[in-house]
Amino acid sequence: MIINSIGKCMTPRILDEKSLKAREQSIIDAAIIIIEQSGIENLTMDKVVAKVSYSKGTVYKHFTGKEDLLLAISNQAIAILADLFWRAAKFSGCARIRMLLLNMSYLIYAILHPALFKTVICSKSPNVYGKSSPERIQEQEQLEMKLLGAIHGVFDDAITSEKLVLPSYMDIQQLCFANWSMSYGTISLLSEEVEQCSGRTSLVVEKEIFNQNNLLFDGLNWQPLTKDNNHRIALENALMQVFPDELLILKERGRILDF
Amino acid sequence: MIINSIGKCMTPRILDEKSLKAREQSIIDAAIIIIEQSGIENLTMDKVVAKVSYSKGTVYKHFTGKEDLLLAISNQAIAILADLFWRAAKFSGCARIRMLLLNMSYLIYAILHPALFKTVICSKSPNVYGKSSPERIQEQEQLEMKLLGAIHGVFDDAITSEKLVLPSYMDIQQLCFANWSMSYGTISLLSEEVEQCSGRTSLVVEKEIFNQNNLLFDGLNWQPLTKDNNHRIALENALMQVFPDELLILKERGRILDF
DNA sequence: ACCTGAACACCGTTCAAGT
DNA sequence: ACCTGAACACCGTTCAAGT
Repeated sequence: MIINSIGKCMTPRILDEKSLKAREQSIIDAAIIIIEQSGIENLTMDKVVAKVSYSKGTVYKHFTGKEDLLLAISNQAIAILADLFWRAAKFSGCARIRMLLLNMSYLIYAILHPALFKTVICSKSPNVYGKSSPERIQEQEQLEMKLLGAIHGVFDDAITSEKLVLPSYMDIQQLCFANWSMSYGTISLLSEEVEQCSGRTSLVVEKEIFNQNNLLFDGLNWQPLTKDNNHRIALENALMQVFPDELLILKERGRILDF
Repeated sequence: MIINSIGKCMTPRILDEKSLKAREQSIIDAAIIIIEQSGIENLTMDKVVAKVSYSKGTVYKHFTGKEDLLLAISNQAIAILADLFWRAAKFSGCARIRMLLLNMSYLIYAILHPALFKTVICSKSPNVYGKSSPERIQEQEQLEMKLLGAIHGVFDDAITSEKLVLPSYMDIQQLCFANWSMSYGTISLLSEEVEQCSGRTSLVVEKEIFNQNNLLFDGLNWQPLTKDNNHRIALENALMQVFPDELLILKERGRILDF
C-alpha cells in the first residue's frame, strides 16, 4: 500500500490478478445485463462504459474490442453449460437416460439463459470469431472440449456396459457429434419458441428433443429401446434428481417442460 | 419515351416494374460479390454503392437498410436451395433415398454457395430479422414453406408406399422438423469444414450427414433398412442422375463428396 | 417523378494528457 | 503504472437540392 504526502491512500500501482479478474467480470456482467434488456444487436461499448465505474480506456485494456467482449460472454456461457452437462453425465442412471438428460439440460440452459445462448450462437459467426484475441479463442476451444468430454464419457459408459455396440462405420467422436448436432439444430431452429410454451408453430422444443433422441438412439440399437422402457418417466425422475433448482426457476417463470 | 428540347433521350419518368426488378437484382449481385470477396462482416453500404451505377439514395429506395439487403440475399439463397430440394424430391427412386439425396443437396448448396449459406445463417439473428421490411420477412416465410414442402412430400410418399409407418407419438410435421434440424445442425457446426476436404477435426461433413440420416431413418424403421440395402451406391447413382452439373463444379474445385 | 451525394448521427477505437 | 475521455475514423441513414 502506498500512502502519499497528504496521507491519502492511493490505489496500488501494480494491480493484483484477483482485482483485475473482478473488474473484468464486472464489465462482462454489465454487458450481459444490456443484452438481456435490449438484445445483442443493441450492445454498444458506450453503453457498457456507462454501466461500469471505469473508463473506455480501461474497458479496452481488458478486451481487444467489442467482439472480444462477446466471446468472453460466450465463454462464460459455455462454462455454465459444461457444468450442467457434467452433472447430467454423473447421474446414477443407465447411460441412455443420462444422455437424454444431458441433451435436455442443453434446453434448460437455453431457457434459463436466453441472452447467453444467443451470444454463443452469435459468436460462432466469422465476424466475432475473426476479431477476438487468440487467448479468448483458445479458451473457447478448451471449454468446448469439456462439453464434448461429458458426452464422450456417457457414450464410453454405454459401450463398456454393453448397452450400445458401436456401428462398424462410426467411431465415438462421430457419435458425439451426431448427438450434439441434433440438439444444436433443434434448439437453434426453435430458439424463438424456447422461452415460451406455445410459439407460432405447433412444435414444442422439449417434445422434439425427446423424440429425436429416442429415434437416433433406437437407430443405434442402444438398450433399453423405446419399446422396452418408459423413457419419459425415467427422464422425469432424473430431471427432478439432478436439476431440482433449475426446474423450480423454470416453474416460477411459468415454463414447465412438457415432453 | 420522352425526348427533351435538345434531343437527348431522357429516362422515362415512371419506371416499369421489370427494370426496377433488374436494378434491385444488380444491387443484390454486387453485395454478394463483396461478401464472397471479403466476408459478410465487411459488407458496407458504401462498398455496395461504389460497385453499382446508382447512388445511395437509389439503393435505399430498394432496401430499407443494410439488414433488409441481407434478407434479400438470404431469400435468393433459399430459392436456390428450394430448387435443389424439389429436384431431389422428384427423383424416381424410393422415398428413403430421395430424402437422403435431398439432405445431401443441402450440403451441395452449402459448398457451392458458401457466401449465400452464411448470409442465411446470419439473417436468422434478431439483429437482421428485426430491422428488415415486413414484405421481405413474409417472402422468407413463404420460401421456407416451399423448402419444408419438399421434405413433407417425400415423407408423404414414404407413408403412402408403406415403407414408413408414422410413430404413434409423432406427426409428419415433427418428422420434417427432425430431418431438417439434423442436417442444419451438422452443416452449421461443420460450416468451416464444408468447403475443404480436410479440416481441423477428423469429421467429414458428408460422412456425418450420411451416417446420421441412416441412424435416424433406421430408428424410424423406414424401409429399406441400412442392413438390407446399399444406400451408399443408391445415393451415388441418385446424385449423378439429379445433380450432374453441380457435382462437376465441385470436382473442378477439387471437392469430391466422400461419404 | 426520380436521382444525387453532402451532411448528420452513432459507434468502435485510439492515444495524448493527467494522476 | 495506470486511468481518462476527447478526438478520430468509419459507416448507416436521411433529405434538401437538382434534373
